[in-house]
Amino acid sequence: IHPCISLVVHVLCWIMNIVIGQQCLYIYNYHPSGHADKEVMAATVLTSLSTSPMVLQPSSAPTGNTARGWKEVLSASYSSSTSGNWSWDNSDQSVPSTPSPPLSNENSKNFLLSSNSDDISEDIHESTHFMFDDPIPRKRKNSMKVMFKCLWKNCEKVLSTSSGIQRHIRTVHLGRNSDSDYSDGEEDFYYSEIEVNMDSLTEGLSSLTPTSPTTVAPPPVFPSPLFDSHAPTLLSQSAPSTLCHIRTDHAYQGPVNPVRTVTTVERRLPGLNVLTLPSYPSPRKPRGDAKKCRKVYGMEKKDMWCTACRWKKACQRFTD
DNA sequence: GGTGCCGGGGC
DNA sequence: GCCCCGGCACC
Repeated sequence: IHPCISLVVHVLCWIMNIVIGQQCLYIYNYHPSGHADKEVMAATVLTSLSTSPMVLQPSSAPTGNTARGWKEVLSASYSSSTSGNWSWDNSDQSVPSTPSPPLSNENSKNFLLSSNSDDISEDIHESTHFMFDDPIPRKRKNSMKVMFKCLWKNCEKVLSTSSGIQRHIRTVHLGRNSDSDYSDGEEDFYYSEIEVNMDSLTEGLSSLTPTSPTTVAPPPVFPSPLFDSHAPTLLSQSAPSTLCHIRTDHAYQGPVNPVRTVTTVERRLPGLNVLTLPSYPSPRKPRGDAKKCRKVYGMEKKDMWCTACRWKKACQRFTD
């Protein structure tokens, strides 16, 4: 997905969450050949928060005038804000016709990183860009990372890539061949997409002094004992601003014209305890009030600056 | 927009 | 190690 399109969709969903307190569901159809950015078709529907927070099924599909109204609004938005790659798909692809995801509320509440981290480290290198990532991520710009959590019942598997979680589901839950990505078109992948705040998590590890809650999720490479034994202590009882991506992936691949439907649900879940850690101030220390060489001597007397200032390092002459 | 300085790279 | 600089956060 083009970053601009992704941004538009996120903003629209965010607005809907604010305005009507309902979750936003947006669906992508893309070719399994990896050309999702070019072949994306999108539809957006709303589902009610009163339904099971993690279950996506026909019964939770939008009903009534409200949903229809939003659908119309969003349709207009898409047609006006995109270059035509987006359109409404009125087929039943917006609502999975396959069985409900095999998860439970209990499962969703007790979110812990799988103790098996083999696949995590294995998938790190291929984890980078799924659908929403910038082609060229900027350094230090955003420490959020997307993780994927298996939603099958009693499975807490968390992997760093969608392909990894799909492979996990295919092999572990569907009992299929682990060596290939072959799909017979009747696979249901239920897994959640979770944003991980690497900064907060890292800081949370060094200091567990709680301040205000923020949203994080498991990192890809941290040792699992933290999440197995300590995670409950880090969980917030209420996570009012918890942001959780839930991705339900259905593969309907026909022999001639394979179409793959990915359903993504972005929602704010008031009661979902998704490994919530306190937020901490930026590790970057605040700027001191002391004048540094640059201000004291000015650019014209740069030769009088301390070495560090000349090298754009922390001033050694006028320390805070 | 100016400043401080981290992170990274060239030599 | 020295030096430079892109880029970011802070002011």
